[in-house]
Amino acid sequence: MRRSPRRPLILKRRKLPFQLNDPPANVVPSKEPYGRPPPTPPPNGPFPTAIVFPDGIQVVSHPTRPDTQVVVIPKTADIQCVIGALTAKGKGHGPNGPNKFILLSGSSSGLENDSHFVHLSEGDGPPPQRITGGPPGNVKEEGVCLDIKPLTGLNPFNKDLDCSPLDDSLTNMQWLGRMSTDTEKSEGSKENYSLSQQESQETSDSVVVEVEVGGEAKATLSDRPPYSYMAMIQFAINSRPGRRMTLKEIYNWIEDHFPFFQQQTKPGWKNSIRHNLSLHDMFTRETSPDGKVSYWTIRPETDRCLTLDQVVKQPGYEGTVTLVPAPRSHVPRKEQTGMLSSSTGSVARGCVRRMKPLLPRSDSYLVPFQLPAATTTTTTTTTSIFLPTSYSPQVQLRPAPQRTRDNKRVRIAPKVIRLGRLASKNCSAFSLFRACCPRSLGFKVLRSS
Amino acid sequence: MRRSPRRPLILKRRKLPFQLNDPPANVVPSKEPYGRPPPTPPPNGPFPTAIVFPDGIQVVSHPTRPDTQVVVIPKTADIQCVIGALTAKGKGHGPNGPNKFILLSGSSSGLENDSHFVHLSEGDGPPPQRITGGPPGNVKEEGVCLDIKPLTGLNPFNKDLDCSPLDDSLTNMQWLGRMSTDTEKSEGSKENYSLSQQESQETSDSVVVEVEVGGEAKATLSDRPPYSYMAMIQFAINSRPGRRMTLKEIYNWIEDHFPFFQQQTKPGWKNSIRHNLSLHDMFTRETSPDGKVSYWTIRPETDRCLTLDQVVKQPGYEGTVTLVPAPRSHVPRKEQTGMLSSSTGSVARGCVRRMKPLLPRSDSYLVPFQLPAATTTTTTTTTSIFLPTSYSPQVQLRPAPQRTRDNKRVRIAPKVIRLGRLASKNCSAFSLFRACCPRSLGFKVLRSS
DNA sequence: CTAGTGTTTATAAACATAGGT
DNA sequence: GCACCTATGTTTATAAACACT
Ligand SMILES: [Mg+2]
Ligand SMILES: [Mg+2]
Repeated sequence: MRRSPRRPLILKRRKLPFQLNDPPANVVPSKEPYGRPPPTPPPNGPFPTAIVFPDGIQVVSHPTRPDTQVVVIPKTADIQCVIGALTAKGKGHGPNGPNKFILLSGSSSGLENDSHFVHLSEGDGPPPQRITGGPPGNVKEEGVCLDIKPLTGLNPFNKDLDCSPLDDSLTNMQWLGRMSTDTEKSEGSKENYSLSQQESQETSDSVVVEVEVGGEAKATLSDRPPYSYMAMIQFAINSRPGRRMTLKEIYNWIEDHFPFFQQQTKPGWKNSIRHNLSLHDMFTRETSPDGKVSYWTIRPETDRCLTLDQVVKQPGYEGTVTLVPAPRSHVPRKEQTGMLSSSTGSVARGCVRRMKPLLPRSDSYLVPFQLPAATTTTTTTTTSIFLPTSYSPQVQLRPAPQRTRDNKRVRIAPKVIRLGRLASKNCSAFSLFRACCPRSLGFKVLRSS
Repeated sequence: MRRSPRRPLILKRRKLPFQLNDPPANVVPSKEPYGRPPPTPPPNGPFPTAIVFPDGIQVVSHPTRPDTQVVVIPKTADIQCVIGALTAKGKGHGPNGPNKFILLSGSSSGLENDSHFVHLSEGDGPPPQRITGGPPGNVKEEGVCLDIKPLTGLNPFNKDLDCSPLDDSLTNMQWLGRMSTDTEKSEGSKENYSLSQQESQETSDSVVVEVEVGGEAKATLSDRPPYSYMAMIQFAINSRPGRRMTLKEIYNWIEDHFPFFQQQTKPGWKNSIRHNLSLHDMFTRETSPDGKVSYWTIRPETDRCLTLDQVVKQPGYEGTVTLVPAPRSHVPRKEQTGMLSSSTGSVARGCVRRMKPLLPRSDSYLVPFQLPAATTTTTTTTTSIFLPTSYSPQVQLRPAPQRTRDNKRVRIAPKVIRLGRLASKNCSAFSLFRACCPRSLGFKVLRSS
């Protein structure tokens, strides 16, 4: 384990109590008459003064979207049960009822103001909104926005999208204390994803429960980053104020921030970069007015404003896949199934290629989202629902604009999953869980054994 | 070279004189005062009574689309010059003028009624229309529908699309005399893409000029078909009346029609089939009402109604890429560039894989399209333009509905190419040429040497 | 537990364009 | 002008990881 000689300044975290809205009178934020009590929060929480959520799930209507509800889940809850219950809930509401849920992990030991969202949109859903002007605080919550229903049409949600993920002048703190958003004047703070075990534990309470944050911090400068090419390209492009980059700049940004690629002798990764740029519709090429330069941009409708410093990175991401290089023999496939290790044959076929880490699935990476931001002037009728972990189906709720206690409008970018992904057969609890907590970020499932 | 023991019946071709519409009085369909006269048509044309087009390019307005013109090009014309001229022409018309062109290759020796189109839509363009009810005749023309302009929006063109490529009861003749459209009752006429040299020459006059039809007929039953997986899946699905197939049915259809895949020991090609089904948006999965069966379908907006029997297949498609298996050494890339052969290393890396043929680019396969079909009752103001091969920019034309001499509405599915493909830098004549005549169909460029 | 099915990413490669030597 | 090379861009093939049924 190494430390970067140029570690960015770690700013002190602010403690901001998290409160979605004033609890309605008819909802008792206390212990449920049924259901298992939440396990005792770990005593090492860094925020001893945080407000502890009751054992249950709070469901509030989305401020702007009638079909969406925001669900706050205590970290002690069984997220798979919750997702299963919400799925049934969405179906039970019929075709016109709320069928989209944004999951926020409530804190069991500490409570913070801001929230992390996993925004899973893959280009066919409404875009995320990051409120501009609001100083980003420390992020301590995760959530998922999940669309249980088939996508019927595209919401013209982000006509004037401005997620402005570049806020260079702000002290935009990363979850783990790194800062990597580029500015034109930035002296190229390199990303080193080496973390000590202590650092890992220090932040482990911020992870959604029911997952085990990857174990040892083995990542070094030369380890392959746990991000897909698509993600890294987004990081690169979104690090620039103009949100555009030439191919060469993308190369350089990735090499600068992930030294793994500097060490590659074969230029295959650049081929892959180009391949990804062409393949994915989210990347489009624009030509300068004089036609001399080509810039790669992200289609605004699909831009989740991913930046590296906003992404939760887990140390020890090479612990989930055993990299024992079992030289791939030429036995038929049948004999190869059932191998314990998901080795990807880094020495296979005599090539020096693909010391493959976790395959990041989809582009489900964590994206920060701040609940309080951007004041507006609409009414503040808030409906809050209390849903026990064991799920009681008698929930009553109607769309209503939601405000935080700061009277700031919540703008949430919901996930819209294509019908093919979540329709009936595909809408399993584990799928949703994995969308929330991808392997690429180190989340492991604790088997019941 | 082998012949299929079960060769489909070759029906006799009908001679139907081809005439786009009644020539307007102000347009003289005769020799131009300028431009090179057409070369003498070959005397072996199968249609001696056919009308010979004058030396020039006829441009008529599209019957339904103001921005589209239909261009008939004699086979003796230089298609690259024509495309270049049309490109400039489309740009010269400004943003509101006609900027889409459907290229029809006129016959220099024979003249037929029907036309083949290359429909190049990749999912973002209007869909093709194949008129139902009209008995398909023999196809002898090829064309391309090209969109020079950026795609601004999707035309709701095929709300009730019915290209019905299944017309089993009709004597749907294939260009080369094969018939492979499946019916429920069809006894599984296998596709053998072995053709004698004579057969090849017999049909070679139907190919767009300026290309050399692949030479010897070497393809055997065990050769890999020159179609991409995406194309073959379309062939399969479109062969069924319901336009849907289970995965297993797709496997079987492909194995039945391309025995190459029967002989594969490794199931990698099935992986690729599934990969293509998932990857391409044009394929979507539908579930039966009881939720038991999954059917793969083609999104109607993207269905070009490709069927195998409508596709022009060239013999000897293995002649364009030298398959000399140069065992790939591990020299750095620099040393490998400049190799003469585009060998793909069929023995490389010790695997028995990828005796790769031509890589079919895009999904630019020939699709038949019949000009006369489906009567309607609109006015018949026809504007016809005569454009010499050398291109005179003083063309005057306005959108006007177009009819054939049968007073049947022409419904043409134009190609809409994304901006990224044809904008400025990418809009080269050769690109358009290749879109018209893909390598996968055996078209070779005759160098000027 | 397995096989078939479905989704997504990685990697290599073929081939075209544009620009430089 | 042409031959050749490099960087860039597009598309397909193939293998694989991993989830669901
Ligand atoms: Mg792209
Ligand atoms: Mg698909």
